[in-house]
Amino acid sequence: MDVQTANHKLQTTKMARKKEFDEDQLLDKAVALFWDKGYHATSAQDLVDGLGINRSSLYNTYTDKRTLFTKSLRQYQAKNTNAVLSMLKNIVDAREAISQILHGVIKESEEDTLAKGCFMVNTAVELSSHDKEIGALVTENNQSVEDAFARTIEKGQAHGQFTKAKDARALAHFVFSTISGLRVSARAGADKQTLEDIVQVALLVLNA
Amino acid sequence: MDVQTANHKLQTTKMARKKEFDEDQLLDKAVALFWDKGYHATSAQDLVDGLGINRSSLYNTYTDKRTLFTKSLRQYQAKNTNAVLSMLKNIVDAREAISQILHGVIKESEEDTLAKGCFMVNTAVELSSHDKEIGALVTENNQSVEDAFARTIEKGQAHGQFTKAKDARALAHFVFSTISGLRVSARAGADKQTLEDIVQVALLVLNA
DNA sequence: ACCGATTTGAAACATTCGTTCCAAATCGGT
DNA sequence: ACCGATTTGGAACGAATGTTTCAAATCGGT
Repeated sequence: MDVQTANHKLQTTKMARKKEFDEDQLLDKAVALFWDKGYHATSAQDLVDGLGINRSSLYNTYTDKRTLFTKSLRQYQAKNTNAVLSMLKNIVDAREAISQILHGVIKESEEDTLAKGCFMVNTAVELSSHDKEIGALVTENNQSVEDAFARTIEKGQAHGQFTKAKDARALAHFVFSTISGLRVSARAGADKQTLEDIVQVALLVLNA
Repeated sequence: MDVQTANHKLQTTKMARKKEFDEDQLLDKAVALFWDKGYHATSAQDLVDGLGINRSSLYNTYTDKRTLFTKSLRQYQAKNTNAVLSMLKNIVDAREAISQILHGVIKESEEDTLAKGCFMVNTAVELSSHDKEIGALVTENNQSVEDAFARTIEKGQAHGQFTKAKDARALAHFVFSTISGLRVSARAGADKQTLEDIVQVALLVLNA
């Protein structure tokens, strides 16, 4: 019986020693580490040091490094991606929604002194082409974000806010790509004005 | 006296054994390896196998893995980046030039069965934020490409081909970011239509 | 044909890698 | 207070990492 099933199941048998850490909180730390240095450059020792737990606890809880990485990816998706999705769903003004998302990326990049970019983008570049499972995870994440963009853009087109020169799906591909480009530029060390330029030009094309 | 100075200098003293490989040709192989798997995931053993030379020859010629990587980056820049620069310089029609560059990225991605994306983009994401020297190399490369874009776009604006809603520098930032986005999408496994969508929408905004 | 210079091959280097092992510690249930 | 279950600490694992070493091989110049 592995760890997570043990945790989720009602304890009928004898209880054992308690874990001395919060798994979810620890996952956040793992996300930060992998996000910053990527998969290959983050060693097991880095994880032990960064998470502040013992090697045994790490492997006992997360099986191995790769599993911890995929769980970190899912954690990132659950928090960051879903935040974007619900934002797109809740903002009524479509143009305002897209604009806020793009400017949100800039704001994140400003606050991000480590120039971490986007965990999903970084992972796509580092692992997608060589790790099928992780590639699928990234694709699934991208798909859901793109779908949300497409729905928002459709709304915008219906209200005459966005150009109808291209269909919503094509525009969604474009917006998503623009974000990837922003994130790469940010990770490469671009200044704020450069990022602003990119966003403003991208927003130009969306307008009818 | 290190290897490259020895090679570039006229041989006044006694000659020694010949190298059994072409350094430049070997660098191309190194580019392919690092391009495909990145720096950290490419081991010294991968290099020995992939280049088909002995460990000693490798270290004797290229000092160490990191130096070989930076030389590979420069090799890539010398071939791919300069090809783009001369293309921008030679094509008279500015809009045609930008369009060809963007569609060239798509064509590359199609032929690229390994989904390698762009070596510079991959390196920017993997190493720029943690390796100052490599980061500077990437920045310098980006700068030269962006400058060329800006000059071409200025020409296009002067001929009424491109929008004057934003200055050439801003549009250049945008075009460059679009290419990064394309490359990330390609590396993440996007299909041709998706890439076409991105390019077409991006070209829309440039038009006056 | 010999010499000095350099490259080559193969083994070996120390270090780090990710992972496992096991005894000691600590928990809940009886 | 004891038992069974589980976590913890720390040492240890074999394999792989990047790199070095050194004798043998091979070159050009004399």
